[in-house]
Amino acid sequence: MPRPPRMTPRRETMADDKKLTPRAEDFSAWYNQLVLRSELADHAPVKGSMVIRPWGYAIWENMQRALDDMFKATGHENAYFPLLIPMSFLEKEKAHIEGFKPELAVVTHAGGKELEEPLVVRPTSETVIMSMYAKWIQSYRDLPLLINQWANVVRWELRTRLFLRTSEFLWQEGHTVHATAEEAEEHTLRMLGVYRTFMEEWMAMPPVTGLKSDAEKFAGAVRSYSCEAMMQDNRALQAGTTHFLGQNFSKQFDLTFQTEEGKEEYGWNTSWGVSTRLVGALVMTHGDDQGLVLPPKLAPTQVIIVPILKGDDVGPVLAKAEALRSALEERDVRAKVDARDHLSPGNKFYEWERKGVPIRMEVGPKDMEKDQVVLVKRVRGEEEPRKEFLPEAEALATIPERLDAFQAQLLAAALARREENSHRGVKTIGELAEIVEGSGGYVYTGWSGDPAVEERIKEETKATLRCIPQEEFRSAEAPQKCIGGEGDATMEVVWARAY
RNA sequence: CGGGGCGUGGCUCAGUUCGGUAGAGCGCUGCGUUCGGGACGCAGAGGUCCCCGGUUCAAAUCCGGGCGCCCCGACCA
Repeated sequence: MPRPPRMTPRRETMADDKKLTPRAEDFSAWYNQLVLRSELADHAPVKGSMVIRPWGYAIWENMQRALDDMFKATGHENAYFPLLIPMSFLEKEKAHIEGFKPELAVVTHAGGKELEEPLVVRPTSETVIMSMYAKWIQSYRDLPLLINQWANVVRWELRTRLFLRTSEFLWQEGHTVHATAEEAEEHTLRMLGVYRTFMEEWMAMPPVTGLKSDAEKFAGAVRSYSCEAMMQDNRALQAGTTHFLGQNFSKQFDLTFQTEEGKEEYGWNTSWGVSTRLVGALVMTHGDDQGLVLPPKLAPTQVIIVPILKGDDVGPVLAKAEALRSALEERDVRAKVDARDHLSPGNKFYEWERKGVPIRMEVGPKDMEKDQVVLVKRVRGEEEPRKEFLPEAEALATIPERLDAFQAQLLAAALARREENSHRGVKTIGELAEIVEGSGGYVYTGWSGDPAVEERIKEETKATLRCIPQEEFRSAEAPQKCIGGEGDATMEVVWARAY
C-alpha cells in the first residue's frame, strides 16, 4: 500500500504573532489571518477544502436558523436529496453541463469495481430534484411545489479561499415548481427579497439586488438575479442568487402536469441558494484590524462576561459573573462567562474582540463594592467612551437595546460605505477603468445590452457586470448612452471587480 | 497548465553563501508571585531540518531526482 502523500498545512505570514496585518496594508492577508486566528475555520488536508470550526459553525447555524424560518414563512418545506447524481442527468440540460463540467468531481469506482456509469458529486441539485419532482407531480393541484434542502456541494475550484471559494461548501438550495411562468418569476423575485432582507436585518449587510446579464447567469437558467454585497476593499461579492429556470429542466426530465383546462404542460421552475460564503461576506463587511465584528443577531455569544479575579477569594466575583449571565439569559441575551484562571483579563479582552463578540462586560471587586459593571462595545464611535461604568441594574436593563443599537450601527456604516463607493453617471470605459483600478467600488453606467461591450470591459478592466439593478437602486437620472461608446443605453448596469 | 517564491519544534522564522553538537520569539506543561488592556520568575516538554538517492570522516547546508505548499495569471456560490 503506497504511503499517502505528505500534506504540509498551508500557513499565512504573520509578522507579529499578536496583531493581524492591517486591512489597508494587505486586505487579503488580513482576511486569511482573521479567519484562522478567530478560529472560524482551518485548512483541511485536501487542497481547497476546509474545516469549519465551532465558532464559525455557530455563526452559520445562526444564519441557517434565521433563513430556515424565513423559508418556512414563505411556504417551503425541507427535504433531502442525495449527494451522488448520475452523470447522464447533468448531461440532459446542455447549458447546465457546459457550465459545470470544468468543476465536477466524479466517482468512477465503487465497491472495488469501475462503475458502469460515473456518478457526479453534486455541484447543485437541479437535475436529481427535477427527476423526482417529475414522479410526484401530476396535476396543477400539486402545484406550487416548494422545497428547500440544506446540503453540501462540491465544485472543483482552481483558486480557493476559506469560506469564499472552497471545493466543498455548505448551502441551501430551494427548488420550486409552478403552474405558470409569471408565478415562477414572481417567486424568484420573492426569494431574492428574502435574501436581501436576511442580509440587511441579520447580517447588517446591504446588497444591491438585480438581474444578471446573460454572460453571468446560472448555467441552465432563463434569468438569474443576485444580491451583490460590497466588501471593505470595495470589491463586490455575489452573496446570494435566485434563478428563474423557465421550463428548461422540466423539459429534460419530463416534468409535466395537467392544467385546469385539462391540457398537459411542462412545469415552471425556480432555484435559489446561499452558502457558507456568507460567513466570509460577514468578515469582509464588518471586520476591523482587531479582528471579527459580529452583528448581535448572528453572534454566538452576544455578551462576554470577564470576571476580574484578584486576591485569594475569587468566589464572590465568579458568583456575581454567573448571576449576571443568568440575568442576561432571562432577557434572551446570549451571554457567557469567561472564568478561565490561567489567562489575564487583557488576554481575554483581545481574544473576544478578535472573535467579534459585540459587548464585553467586566466585573471585579471594585465594581461589586459600587454595585456596578463595566461595559465595552466592540466598535465605538470617536465620541464614545472606551469603557462605560454603569449601575448593574441599568446595564442589565439596557443591554438588549444596546445590542439592537449596535446592530443598527453596523448596518448604517455598511450602507454609508456602499453609497460612498458607488459611482454614478460614469460615461466611458476609461473613466470606469480609472475608478476600478483606483478606489474600486460600484460603477453605474448605461449599457446597450451588447455582450461585446461586456466582454471588452471585462478584458480591459477586470470589472464584471454585477447586475442590472432593481429600480430602487437606479440613478435618479437614467443614463442615455451605452458605456461602450456606440448606441443608446437601454438600461443602467453596475460594474465592479468581484470575488 | 505558464511565471515567481517557499518547505527547519504547535505558530512565525533565523541558520544554507563558506559542511563540523539543531536555534530564537510566541505558544504549550509544572510550581510560585500576579490579574481593571496581550504579566513575571524558575523548571520543563516538544524536531526522521518535506522525501529518496549521491558526494564526504561528517549534510538542514553541496549535487541529482521527486513531492508538497504559497503568490500572480486562465474558470467560479
